[in-house]
Amino acid sequence: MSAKKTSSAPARSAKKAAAPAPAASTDGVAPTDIPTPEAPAEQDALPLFSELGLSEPIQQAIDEMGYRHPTPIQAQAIPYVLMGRDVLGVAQTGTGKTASFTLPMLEILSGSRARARMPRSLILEPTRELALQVAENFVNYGKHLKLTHALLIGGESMAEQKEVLNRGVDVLIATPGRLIDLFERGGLLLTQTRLLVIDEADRMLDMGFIPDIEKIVNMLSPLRQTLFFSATMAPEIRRLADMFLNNPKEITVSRPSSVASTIVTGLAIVDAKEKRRALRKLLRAADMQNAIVFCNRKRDVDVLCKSLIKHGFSAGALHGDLAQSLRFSTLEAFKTGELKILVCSDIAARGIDIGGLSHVFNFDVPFHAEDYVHRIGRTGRAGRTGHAYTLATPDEEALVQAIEKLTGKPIPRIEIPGVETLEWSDEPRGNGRRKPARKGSAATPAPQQEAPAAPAVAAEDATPAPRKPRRAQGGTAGGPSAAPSPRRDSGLLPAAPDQPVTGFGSDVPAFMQLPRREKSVIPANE
DNA sequence: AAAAAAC
Repeated sequence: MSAKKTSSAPARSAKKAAAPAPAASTDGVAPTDIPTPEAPAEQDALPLFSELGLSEPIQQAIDEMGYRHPTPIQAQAIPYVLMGRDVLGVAQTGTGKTASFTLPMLEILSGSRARARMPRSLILEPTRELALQVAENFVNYGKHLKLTHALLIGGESMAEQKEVLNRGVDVLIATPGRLIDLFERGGLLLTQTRLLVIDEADRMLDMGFIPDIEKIVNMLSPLRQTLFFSATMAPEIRRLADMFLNNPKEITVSRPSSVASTIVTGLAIVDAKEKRRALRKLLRAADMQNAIVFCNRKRDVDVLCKSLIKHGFSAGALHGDLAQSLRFSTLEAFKTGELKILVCSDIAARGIDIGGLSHVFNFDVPFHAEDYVHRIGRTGRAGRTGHAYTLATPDEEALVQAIEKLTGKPIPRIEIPGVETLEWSDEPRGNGRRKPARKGSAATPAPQQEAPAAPAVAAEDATPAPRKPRRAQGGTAGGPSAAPSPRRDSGLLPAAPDQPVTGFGSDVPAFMQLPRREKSVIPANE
């Protein structure tokens, strides 16, 4: 293609030897957007990156990262982007979406240089973490090019960002709030921005960003190329696409609200007060590399994270109330494996791409069924088996039903050894009583999927804990009732030595025997 | 109901 220096061997600055080793996701840096470097047998049939029309420096970076075959969205989108067409991509993260725009953007931009305060391209992301992830993508694939990029996000010094902009950037990666702020202060000109990416449009919509996006789009020249990505194509999204795009090439690579078949799921109904203990059992039982634990509330993220740390787990918290520097450093520590468990709000439910994530736990049933799909979609990537287990309380039947309706399949019920399994309460909500709990919940006795009832141990009929009257918690035990203040950590169950998880001794579920690196995730504490 | 995003 165009004339670029075929950098002989520029700083392989990456911390890891940039060897051709295909170690895709152990890398942690999450360019895992591009799955499966080497497909064993049938790879002849697959397209190659080298056929996509990317020039040498970019191809070299791809090679060095060990990727040979583009994913479907990459194979389909890249040629059109290079042609200058608008693209409407319906794809979720994990399908290789990010690289499907970063790679051709690098190609297009590599022809010329940036001018002061006039970014040549703009990428809009709904969260700061996603913005960072895209920036990493540019670092990885652009390492043999001399292009510059800047991250324009809230929570960090504006002075610094301004300075970078003043020097001129090729790629500006931004969250809407800060971008508009800076624009209104006159620190930014978008008149020369001819390439616009609107990523995660459905999420932008959910988050109420659309007016901001419209405002931003109006700052740009109509003579621009626009790439628009969304995980779903609801009518509202379609309307937006019609508004922003010009004769787009439409590419769809995944159906919305589908649960990847590589994810083994399970759900346990337990008392609210037992959740932390139940989670610990699951964390210890599972032979996992790393896990994300989702909570519905920021406050609960903090409480749970502290609790886990207190119990000897390697855990960190992530939600929007934490300082930006902490957010990034926690995420980085998790990606590098320094932290094994990331406890977070829905900030990380979508888009965040962490290579080789083995487990997702829903400490709370998400309020919206689609969020369930997004959350558990963090695992089971790139053809690898992932595990997603959910803890529900007896009054959450409706939420679970909504999920099962959306995904079209029931979540197999599991039991957790040593933790009492309850049933759905008849009462709509929070109203005391429940059906007399029976063991071996009739709810969904026979897992209809291939043995997903992994951590369940049917034999565990000896569930010790005598049934306590649920909801008796009102006064004591730090009941969730009042307590708006961060609940004291001592609300934890006394560190009564959890009984060793039984049931894995003689009957180890098949998925746990899959080859994984043998480091044990969790300090076998206590 | 909750979460995210600007100062």
